[in-house]
Amino acid sequence: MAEALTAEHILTTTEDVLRRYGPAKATVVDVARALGVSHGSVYRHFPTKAALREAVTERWLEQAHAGLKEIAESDAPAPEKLRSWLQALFDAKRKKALGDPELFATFEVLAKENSDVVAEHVREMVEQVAAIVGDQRTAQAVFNATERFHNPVHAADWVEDDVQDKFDAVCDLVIAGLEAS
Amino acid sequence: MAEALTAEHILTTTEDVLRRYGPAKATVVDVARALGVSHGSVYRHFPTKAALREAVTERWLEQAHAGLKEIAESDAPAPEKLRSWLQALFDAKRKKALGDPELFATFEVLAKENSDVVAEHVREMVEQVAAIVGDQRTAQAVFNATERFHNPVHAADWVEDDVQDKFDAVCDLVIAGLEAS
DNA sequence: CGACTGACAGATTTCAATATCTGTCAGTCC
DNA sequence: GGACTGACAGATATTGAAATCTGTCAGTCG
Repeated sequence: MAEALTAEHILTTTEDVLRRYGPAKATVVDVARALGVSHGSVYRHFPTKAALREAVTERWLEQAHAGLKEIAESDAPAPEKLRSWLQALFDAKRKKALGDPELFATFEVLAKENSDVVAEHVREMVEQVAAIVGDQRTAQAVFNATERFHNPVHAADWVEDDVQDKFDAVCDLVIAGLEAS
Repeated sequence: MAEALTAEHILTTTEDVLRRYGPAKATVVDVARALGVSHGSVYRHFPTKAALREAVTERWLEQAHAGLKEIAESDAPAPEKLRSWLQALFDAKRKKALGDPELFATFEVLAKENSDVVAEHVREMVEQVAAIVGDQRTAQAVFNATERFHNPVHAADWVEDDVQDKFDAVCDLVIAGLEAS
């Protein structure tokens, strides 16, 4: 570790440690050890363990949903655009949940710990839907109606072999509802 | 306890014990003690502790959703009927969750333990929706779209003072979608 | 001076012993 | 005979002492 110790560097290492030890056992001392510094140094960059984990949560959410904004801002017709935005969100979540279940479980714990960070992120997601459907209340309704396909608490259901069809059915219903109004 | 020991009697007492001690600490010995019999007697009626708790779960689900069937079988027009069925389901759940949060938490634990019982119950609920909307796939979609307002994992959100409005928004969207098809 | 260390107090977690519980069954009692 | 008991083996939970962790800060080092 000849490099200067940066917040960025600590975050990356914390992710590694979380991946390796899991959310229950990963300690600040572990992170410091992995960085080759004393744990006091970590506390110069993050005031508490909770703040460190919160920062990790923010980063994860950010990169997990990269690419959605582009879809929301593309100029396809609203119904198709909404469908592909929702599908992209579902695909991203599902891929994470099924690809590395242990890491996903770790993320779930962090997400529960930092529900305010998650809430803010959800707010941004709904904002993107509002940009597609044009109306805040409807956007919230669309987001809520598809909760089963993006909220991690339902991840266990995403292995069913007919999830995609269930997703399509809800999408069909929601989009039909939008076009009716 | 001059009365004969019946399965029914054991179930009622088990509910009491669960209410008093919570799901983690309630034991078969506690139930037997409350009944004034030895725990061996309880095992004459239920093969395992798990079976006993499963039976309690079934009873709870049953009585929690009493009255829904009547709405599903009434002869109001489909859209209103669907709305009042969904509203009745939401009201029942919300009342339980807010009225006695501790008991509801106990129920949540039992529900997780006995997910197959819950799954069967959900199947019946979807059946009732299908009787209203006429089609299985759509019924499933309606049920999934309103998940946020009946699945206990979302109970924490039911205290928000705008839940009812969020519920109405989803209902509006879903019902508009139904009428469009 | 400012990045970093390491020893420290109090809080939290781990671990192993002890106690309790689950499920069985031979035996009691009406 | 059939409902019930209570002692038992193995599994699970509780407890309290010891180990580790969190967060602080006076002090080192370049």
